[in-house]
Amino acid sequence: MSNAVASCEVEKLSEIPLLKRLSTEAREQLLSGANKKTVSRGEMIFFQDDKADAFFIVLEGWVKVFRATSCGDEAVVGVFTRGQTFAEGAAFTNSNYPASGEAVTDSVVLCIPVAHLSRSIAADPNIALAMMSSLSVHLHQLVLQIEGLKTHTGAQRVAEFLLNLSAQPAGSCTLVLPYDKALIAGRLGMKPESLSRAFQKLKSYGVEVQQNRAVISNVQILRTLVEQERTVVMHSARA
Amino acid sequence: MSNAVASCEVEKLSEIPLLKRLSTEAREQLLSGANKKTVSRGEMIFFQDDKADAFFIVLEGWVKVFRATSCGDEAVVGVFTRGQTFAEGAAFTNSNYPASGEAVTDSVVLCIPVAHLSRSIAADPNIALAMMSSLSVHLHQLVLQIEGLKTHTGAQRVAEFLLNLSAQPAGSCTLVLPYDKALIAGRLGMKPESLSRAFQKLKSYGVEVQQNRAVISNVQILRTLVEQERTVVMHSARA
DNA sequence: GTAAACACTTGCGGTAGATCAACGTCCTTC
DNA sequence: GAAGGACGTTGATCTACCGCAAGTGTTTAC
Repeated sequence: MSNAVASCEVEKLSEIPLLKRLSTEAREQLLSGANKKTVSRGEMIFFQDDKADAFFIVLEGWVKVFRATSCGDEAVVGVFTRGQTFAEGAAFTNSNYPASGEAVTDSVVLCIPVAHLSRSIAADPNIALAMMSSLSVHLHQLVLQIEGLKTHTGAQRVAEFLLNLSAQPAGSCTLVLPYDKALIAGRLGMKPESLSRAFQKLKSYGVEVQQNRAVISNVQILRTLVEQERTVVMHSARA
Repeated sequence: MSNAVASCEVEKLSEIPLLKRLSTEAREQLLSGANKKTVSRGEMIFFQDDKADAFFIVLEGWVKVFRATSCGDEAVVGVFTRGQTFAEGAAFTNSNYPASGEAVTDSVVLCIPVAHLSRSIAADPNIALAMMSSLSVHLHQLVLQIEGLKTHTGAQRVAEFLLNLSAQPAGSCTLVLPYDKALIAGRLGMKPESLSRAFQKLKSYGVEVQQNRAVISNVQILRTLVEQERTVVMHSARA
């Protein structure tokens, strides 16, 4: 299901990071060629190895981007929600998508064709600067993800994930896991069983998980776990 | 040690991917604000958390980009050589470098200040397109790296690394390891000891390593290893 | 020439995490 | 209400990989 963006909506979209720094004219220019797509949970948005002819902005819901290997194994590269862009990288390679995109909840995404993007940049080069900023953010996130995979244990990565969700400097907090545990596991580079066991370990750091609710009794205690080096963790996290 | 780029050199630099698609004028504009830096093996080029005020192009030698954790552990994010750009991502975030850069051999790098880049883009928006393309390539490489870490064993990642070096569809070949084994290990997310053992396993796939020379007796055999799924490898690679 | 430093390998023991299977708890569906 | 499925947990077992330590061969320093 596809639709043009109603002009009355353009203003609301100015909250989106990619569009925030643009002038009203540039924003309207870019959005004039965009399609709104409504996708159901489980529906594919684009396929790995297909010609990359568009990039996307999530308006509603959650989307995962992943690479599938020849034999069914998959590596989650990113999970995106409201206001975030994805697949912008592919839009400039003039080649194929390096990964696939799938809605993990019923979602609404804005689809911006590459051809239109090129026209928009020609019309207003500031759009290029906004895109670069957005690309840089993703680059940075991937760098962090690689660091995490290489130097943190599973439990540490889960702790990091929870801390990012809480976005709170200290004290206790309750938060809702944004998507199901199998996807969280994938996002963090582990199996669901390992995630479950990681949650067990986090109990001794004051984390209680029930269904999709997590309660952190003290954010700072949890942060000490993340900041410990790997070897220390191996010896202390026996609880 | 820093120097302006001699105008006679500008033309030679047109081989570099980032600059290849630019007009002569744009290339000269961009390079007019660049400094050539000569750095010795082990010398730092930029530091994690420092203000990101420049990005770089390698003219000669090898450079590694890595993140250091609080306790000396490090994660190699990329290793770059002649013609490749690095730290361009940081140039658009208007913040700090997310990683550090260090010369792993005596090297020459071109340093392009962010302020100058902004001016150049204003003068010729095509420069922005070239930068985006370059960012996208790095994004793609990081995606591949994450996939590798999540779904491949150490031996598979080593095989992949060798195959990339050979860039040959079939048959046998001899190649020279471009930098020392400790760095290769870091680049592939493993310890030097594990790399050494991975090379042992690859012997049964026709790979012989002596010092910094590797001989692959049949590229296709090695490729079958990379393409096997993880579980299959676990049972077959007992040799 | 000797020693010290370095790069790499090998053996051993240990841990994190994967796999496979069983089981419990919610759902939906008829 | 029974049957089935999606989701998650738990247990047992096994493998990949790490950390340490000892050993080799090569390069560098004096």
